[in-house]
Amino acid sequence: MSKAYDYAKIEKKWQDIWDEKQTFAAKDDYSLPKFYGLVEFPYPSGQGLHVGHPRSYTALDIVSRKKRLEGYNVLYPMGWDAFGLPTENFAIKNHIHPSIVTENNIANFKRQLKSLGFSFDWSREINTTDPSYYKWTQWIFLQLFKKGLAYKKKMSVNWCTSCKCVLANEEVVNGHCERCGSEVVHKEKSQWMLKITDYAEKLLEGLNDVDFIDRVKTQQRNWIGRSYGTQVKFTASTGDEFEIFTTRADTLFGATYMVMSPEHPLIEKWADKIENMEEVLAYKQEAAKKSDFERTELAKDKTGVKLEGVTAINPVNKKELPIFISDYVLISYGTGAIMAVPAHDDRDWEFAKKFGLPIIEVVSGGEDVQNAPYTECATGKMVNSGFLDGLSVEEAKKAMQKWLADNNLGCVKTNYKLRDWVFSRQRYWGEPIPVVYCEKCGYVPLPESELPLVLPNVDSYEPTDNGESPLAKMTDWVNTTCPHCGGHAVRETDTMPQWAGSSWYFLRYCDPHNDKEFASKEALEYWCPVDWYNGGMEHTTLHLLYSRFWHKFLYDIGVVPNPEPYAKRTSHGMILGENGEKMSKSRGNVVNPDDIVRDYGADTMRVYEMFIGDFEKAAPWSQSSIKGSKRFLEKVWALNEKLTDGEEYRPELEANFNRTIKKVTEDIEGLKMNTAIAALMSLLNDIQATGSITRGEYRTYLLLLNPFAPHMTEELWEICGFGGMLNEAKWPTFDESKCVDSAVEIAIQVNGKIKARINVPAEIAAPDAIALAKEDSAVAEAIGGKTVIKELYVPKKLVNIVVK
RNA sequence: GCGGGUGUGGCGGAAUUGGCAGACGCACUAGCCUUAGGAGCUAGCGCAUUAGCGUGCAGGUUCAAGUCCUGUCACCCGCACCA
Repeated sequence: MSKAYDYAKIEKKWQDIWDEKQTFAAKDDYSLPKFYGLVEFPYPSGQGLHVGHPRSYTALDIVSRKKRLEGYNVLYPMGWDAFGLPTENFAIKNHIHPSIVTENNIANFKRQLKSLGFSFDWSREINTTDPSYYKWTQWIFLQLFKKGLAYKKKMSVNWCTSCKCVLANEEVVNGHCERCGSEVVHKEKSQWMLKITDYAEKLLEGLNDVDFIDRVKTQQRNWIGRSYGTQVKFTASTGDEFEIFTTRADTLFGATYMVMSPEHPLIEKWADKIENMEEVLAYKQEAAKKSDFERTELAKDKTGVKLEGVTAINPVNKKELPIFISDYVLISYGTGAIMAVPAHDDRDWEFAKKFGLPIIEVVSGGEDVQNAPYTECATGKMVNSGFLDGLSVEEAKKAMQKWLADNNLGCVKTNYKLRDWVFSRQRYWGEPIPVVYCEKCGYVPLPESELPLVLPNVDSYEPTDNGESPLAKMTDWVNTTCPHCGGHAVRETDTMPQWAGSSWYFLRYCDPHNDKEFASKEALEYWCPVDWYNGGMEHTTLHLLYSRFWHKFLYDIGVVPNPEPYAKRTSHGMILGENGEKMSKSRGNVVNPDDIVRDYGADTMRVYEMFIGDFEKAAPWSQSSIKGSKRFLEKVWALNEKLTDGEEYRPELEANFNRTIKKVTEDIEGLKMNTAIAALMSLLNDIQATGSITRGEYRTYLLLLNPFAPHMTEELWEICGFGGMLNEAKWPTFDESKCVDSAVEIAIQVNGKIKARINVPAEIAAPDAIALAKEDSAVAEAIGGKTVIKELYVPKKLVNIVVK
């Protein structure tokens, strides 16, 4: 009597065995070939695991399990990115300490992950809120500080009105907070900044050497936004020199006015020279008041104020140009000032039309520039441009750059859209920034020996309306002595953003219990870089960019062995609700993984999520489709009753097995789990048609299915007595020459239309195949009485006879 | 506006060095079994009465096009006054 497929019992049994035996612990034997697979560690929220998490985790679990069977020493770790606002907010609301909330959430997440049978190495579990972990996050911050890459600056920052906290540029989406969706406004604040802009070029260049999917590379490139241009020196009527940045130095003769950002420092300096200073200041105030959202909304309508009493001189033709201020020129990009060439720039043209400014054509080849700007630069020729006349745009650009350089009026310059990373947050639940402020010595880093600087217990974690961190109220903690002069000093009370701990966590996994270094040199040299990293597209310009930045910095100071942290990056699509919308509580379409595991089992859940569709694309959840995966596994289970002796593949299935091994092996590497499963289903159908399965066939089948459905296959392996545990067996191999059946069905076409199908030997010669094709009655009829012009045989596919 | 991507049955999706479109699964239909169930088994399942027609649409190249070329439409994602 055979056992029924009792998934609940089987899954529990194997999960316990794996735990007890530490089956999936990575070995410290550095002589073995290694594979480091990584998935983004979750934020342990109170809601528990989302069905989206297992999509990523299962995919790399499959890769990891296959790599182990292929003999690799695999590191597939998991941990917790546990600092963050939701935990803090929950703690505030329920009067529980955030560390307790975190602990509870982690326990729940861990239970859920274990219930899905992921082969994580739990002995290397890390937690970003653990002082023994964030000690090293702080240590890295100190290194950045020492190299001048962390600095404090008073500036206009993005302020989330609901989180009561500053945000990095990367965290602002359409003028709203990336996390909570509330409106973002500008606020003048002194903030810690990280100079990621110093790494713009390296972050860009590094992309050429890694295997990231194209859309990730493209998005990062766009975000960094490199542009090659020219910086040109202008002189104002006040005698002050100022610079502008342009990518169109060729159009310098077409400049008819200048625009400065309202925040440009010269505006203040010229306060007594500008005749309409009141109007200018009013405009500046108005611009500052606008939120990011309003600014984008109003982007179409150009506004500005002309400076009365101050003008600029165009260095190429000495023409006097009016100067405007307008918020379409950003203080944070380039030099905060531009020359405006309305004939050849959309924005300048719009502004010129609105303010009735002259439009002078300097590139010919377009329509009348009075009607529309001509921005095309591939074909035009220079006109009205003195020594540039007749040149192409590209030639003119070079000639102008040379002229400017020769006359000491400008230089070539590369600009980036990327801005420095706003690194402080006015919240409690984050890593304390290990710096004190001393009246005498300024900002002084804590000595490394004093790390970790532990987050103190406070009575209230409530964010404050005045924009101060809750830690500021802890006067005992705040008041301290200066490590440099021993005098009075105050601690930094802002904390680090959530992205800090996740910027280097993959390094800690290499050597998670090391209390001397963040990881030993040997461990890093063996395990790095991460061979394959899968994660969400939403992290492309946040976590992925930030962690590459930190890693490149660590490489530059000689503490990590590779310039890039991740050799390969892939990304999964979202799992949507059954209605095709994003899963959310408010839409009521959330699926809880616990329910699926309970009702169908972890193996079914894993197979279903992999079979749901193209891994990279979003896919709607379908409760009824899960049944297909369940039926599939039940059929595989039922085969153990049809077992017959024999270690070989039966001749009629030999090619099929070889093909399937090839397909599954290659599809796993290509993240095409859906077609790998389809191939296994197809093979199963063919096996079922024979009414039995040999031991050798079953053994191979279970190995192929194991990465997808690890519990059930281990159980069947044991039931069948295949020896040892499946996870210790070897991944099956295939013989390319045996992948094709000896006889194949080919299609016969006449003039490209299918007339018949016949079976022929796989290695049949073309003339023989064509002759056989002509014997078919339907084919004979179709070509009867006509002249054959051409006859083709595509091996193993078809014959096409062309007639007239 | 710029950048990236996608359009294939009722649904999720296969198939791209050009070579049998719709693999695999869901749903559906019919039949069997039945302890009556939202279980299992068998068969069918792109459209069309036929010749035929079919991969967003219109052309083109080719013996042969979902796949290549030209044009066009729709939708999704990212960035967004970056000079």
